[in-house]
Amino acid sequence: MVISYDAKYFHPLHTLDCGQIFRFEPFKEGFLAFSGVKACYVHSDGAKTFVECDDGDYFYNFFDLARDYSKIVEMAKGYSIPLLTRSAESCSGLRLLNQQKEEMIYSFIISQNNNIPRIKGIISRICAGLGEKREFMGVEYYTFPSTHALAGAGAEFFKRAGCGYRDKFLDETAKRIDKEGIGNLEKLNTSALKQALMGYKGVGAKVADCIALFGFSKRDSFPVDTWIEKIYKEDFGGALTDRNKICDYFLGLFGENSGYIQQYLFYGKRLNL
DNA sequence: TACCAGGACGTGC
DNA sequence: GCACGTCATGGT
Repeated sequence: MVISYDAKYFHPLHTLDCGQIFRFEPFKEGFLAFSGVKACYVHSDGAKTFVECDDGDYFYNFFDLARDYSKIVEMAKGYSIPLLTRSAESCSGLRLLNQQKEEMIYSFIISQNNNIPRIKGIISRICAGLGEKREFMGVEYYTFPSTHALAGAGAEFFKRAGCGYRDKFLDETAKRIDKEGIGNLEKLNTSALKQALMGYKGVGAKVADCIALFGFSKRDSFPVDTWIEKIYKEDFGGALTDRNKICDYFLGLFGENSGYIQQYLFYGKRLNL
């Protein structure tokens, strides 16, 4: 099936390239995007953006299409913060994704002290090694591995995939989730969820915020990484150095809209807007 | 060569 | 509780 949507508020590149997802690749006029075991083809003609897939309900939710981003953009511009206004205007088609919880946990453990191209390569190799081979629109791809498969792989597998010192974190966390499941994480409010996530090996404050934001749709999260630190100093004139306090500062400023604002700022800064 | 990348852990105080 | 050194890897 094919979903059609106003391109002004759904820009494939901005949505996929802003750092929230690590599994996508150029394809024809747009991109193939992968989530869990599923795949879709997303492309735009400038007026409309199209999503072609086998599971419309899944990707309607995945791309957050029930939400009116014209309001999000106006909300962001309402703060009259130069970088934020430039970002919201230039990236009005950036949408926050609703992704798979466990995929986000493992992906963002890999992301710590790492760069995005390398993160994508590592995740790609892990999928190729432990995922299930499938085909979509004539292209072969691998699903994201189940926790059970990850738990049985052993730390050596992650080491060979290029994870570096994070190999033991992945191994330990996968084994724990394989044993316990993540049902206990459901129904928690954002701060309780963050604390619970930080109980997994390899998950600190920033990684927990990313998992909550992209995996659990907790938009009142504000991940603080090196780029946000730079933005805090250069664009907000801040003097704090503790990342937890910087996080609290932004949460106080943007509240329930923190996640959207954070992505505009992060991506806008990376694009040097 | 030293520094950076969507940081977190373990130790010592 | 807080500061600090350390942790692989690949790119500049």
